Amino acid sequence: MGIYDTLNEQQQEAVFCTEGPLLLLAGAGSGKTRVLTHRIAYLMDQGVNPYHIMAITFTNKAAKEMRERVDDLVGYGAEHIWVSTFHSTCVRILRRHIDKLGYGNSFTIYDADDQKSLIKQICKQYKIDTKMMPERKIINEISSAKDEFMTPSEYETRHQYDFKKKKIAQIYKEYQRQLKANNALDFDDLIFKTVELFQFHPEVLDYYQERFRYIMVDEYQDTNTIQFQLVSMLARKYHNLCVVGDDDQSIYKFRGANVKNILNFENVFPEAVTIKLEQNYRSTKNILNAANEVIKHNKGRKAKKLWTENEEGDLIEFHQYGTEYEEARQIIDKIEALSNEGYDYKNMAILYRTNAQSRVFEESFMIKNIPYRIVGGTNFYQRKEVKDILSYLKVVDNGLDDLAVRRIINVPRRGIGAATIEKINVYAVEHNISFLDACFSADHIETLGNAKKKINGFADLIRDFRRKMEEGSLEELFKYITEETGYIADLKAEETEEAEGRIENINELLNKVVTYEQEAEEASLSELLEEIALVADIDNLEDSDNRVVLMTLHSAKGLEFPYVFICGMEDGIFPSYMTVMSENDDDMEEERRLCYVGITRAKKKLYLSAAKRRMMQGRTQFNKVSRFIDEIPEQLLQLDKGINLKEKRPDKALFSANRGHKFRKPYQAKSFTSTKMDTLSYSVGDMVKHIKFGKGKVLEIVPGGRDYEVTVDFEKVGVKKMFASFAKLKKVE
DNA sequence: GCCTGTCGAATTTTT
DNA sequence: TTCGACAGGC
Repeated sequence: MGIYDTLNEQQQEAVFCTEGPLLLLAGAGSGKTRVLTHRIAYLMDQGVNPYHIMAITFTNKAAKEMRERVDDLVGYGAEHIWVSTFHSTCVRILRRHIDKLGYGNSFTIYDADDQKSLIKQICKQYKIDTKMMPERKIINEISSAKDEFMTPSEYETRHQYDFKKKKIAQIYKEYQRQLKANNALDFDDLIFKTVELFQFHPEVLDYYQERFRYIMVDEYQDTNTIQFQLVSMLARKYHNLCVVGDDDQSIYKFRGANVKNILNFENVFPEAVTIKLEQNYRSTKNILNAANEVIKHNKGRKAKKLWTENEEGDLIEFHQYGTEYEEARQIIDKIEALSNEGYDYKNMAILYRTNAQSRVFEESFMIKNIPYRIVGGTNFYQRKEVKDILSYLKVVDNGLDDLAVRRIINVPRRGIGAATIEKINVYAVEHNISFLDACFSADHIETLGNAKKKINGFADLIRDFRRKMEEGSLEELFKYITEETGYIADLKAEETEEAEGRIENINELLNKVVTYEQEAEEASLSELLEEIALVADIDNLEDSDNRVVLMTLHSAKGLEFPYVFICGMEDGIFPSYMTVMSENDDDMEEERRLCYVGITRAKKKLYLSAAKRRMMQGRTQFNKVSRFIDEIPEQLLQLDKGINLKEKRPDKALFSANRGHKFRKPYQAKSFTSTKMDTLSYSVGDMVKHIKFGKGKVLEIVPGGRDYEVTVDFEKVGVKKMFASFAKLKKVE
């Protein structure tokens, strides 16, 4: 039996349709990744050199998975296929050719924070009141302009009669100027500049057209205008472009994703073949029906209806709890029960609308000692200490990056203040040199006075680091930086838990550097920084990790779990307050698609829940049950006794009854560092400290898999069993 | 130049 | 509730 026999008719059709443009409308759980991987295998069967195949995915995780699955299928040659995200693809191309656009090839990538500081700086410079025009708005506006492939001058021309937008045009122009001066690109630029490169340098485009003769784009509904521009340019020569998407799962409109790309596809490629995949292999009938019923309320969508041969399955549970704490507790109790029935934690996921909702769960997981993992939220790479150290690396790598230099010039404290920095800046601008070069020639800056010595000290430090980079490994450089700057020493001196956590984070960063260096074929500082800039939190989600996963509905796209809990099903939470208030019906449709995505993540059983009363922004709110619950037919739902969906007004009596309930403060999360403990710092008989349970004596340590199960007799709470990597026990004397 | 305290804003989603 | 920005005092 061949590998293609396991596919259904439509899937086969899609796999065998290799020549010419193909639009694959693939519903949730319809096996589109299978189709894509089999299609690649088939192409190779047909004698296509894997070198000519390109697949673009949404996340690095998806890219990695696709490569592995193709590898399993064909057994050889998969490493030659170009599988990556839009952003990584563009970086790879730009690293080779961006000098043609007047940038240096070792450009830096600016993340959202960098963007914000730069914009802020410019606003100050142009005396723009950020109360009238918040930085966020400006950044979004610029970002949308770039999504539409609009240069600053084009933007200006288009909005010349709009006062506010004319201002933004100015900022946009200056922003681009400074980015270039810093030899930096923001996320949008990565795509923008690549398209520009192709536009102005047809010979480069031609090279890549020849290279990528077969192109596949996953999650096509989430591509924006310029991304579509990019792939259509590449495919213009051979027309072998296969895009896979589902308009019902388009949830990134706010980021410029353009569902019209799906409709447009047939306009740009009139000979395009369209194939629909409507059989769902993932969920039970009940889950799928609920999803279909909800999404049916959207008007602007391509007609389709998913069906499945899977069993009916359990009804969908819906519970309305008193408070968000109760909600969390009940969900976790359920998880514990499932675990006791023998289901792995990794089979369960909790999904929510906003990251802030994860807090309450963290605490409950801590108390119950159940391993969990939160995806997203404050990213590891956004932490202050991590950004500081990374900035040192960035400065060593790209001295033109003024932002990075300014960030670290006085971190740790060197007595260099705002006044001095401004003087250096003036000198740099006057002489048209970078900020760092101005530091190097501090002796020539007359206005500096006593600060000269300090600046020279800093300049020497950077020179020293550069020397170190020339002669040693990245690991050595890293350690050298943290030592010579005194960064870690300063933290140690603080002697607080917080500082200790920061040191842990720095060590975690060091781990990543070491891992990178071991795995890279040819390790370089630029490549390391680039990898760091382009990872999403979701990329780090290991399937082997047996933990309950918590994440936003957005992050969950493309994933599946046997047991899914969607919490906060309340109007004002999900759909979000912004959407409920919005005049634009499209916003609610996008929110509904998000709901559809959430529901269709579940394979076996779906739990929905809401709270009658919830703390938000320090205030208690009473929310109605989400309108999306109403949209699910009651016969698909299993409701609590006494609940009446028709009468959804908050129950005041319950509020007073529960008042005075004391809840503990949420545990401050340091959860990102997934400590893979090779050795434990304590052994049987030692006294250890747990963040919540206090002191206790270690009774037993049982190695299991990649972790240890530790039994501790706590003074206050008695005997508890816990996972070592999770509990973060500290030895006490 | 650095530290501290107060005030205001924030919570929609992210490669 | 929590975080960050900013002002004012040392």
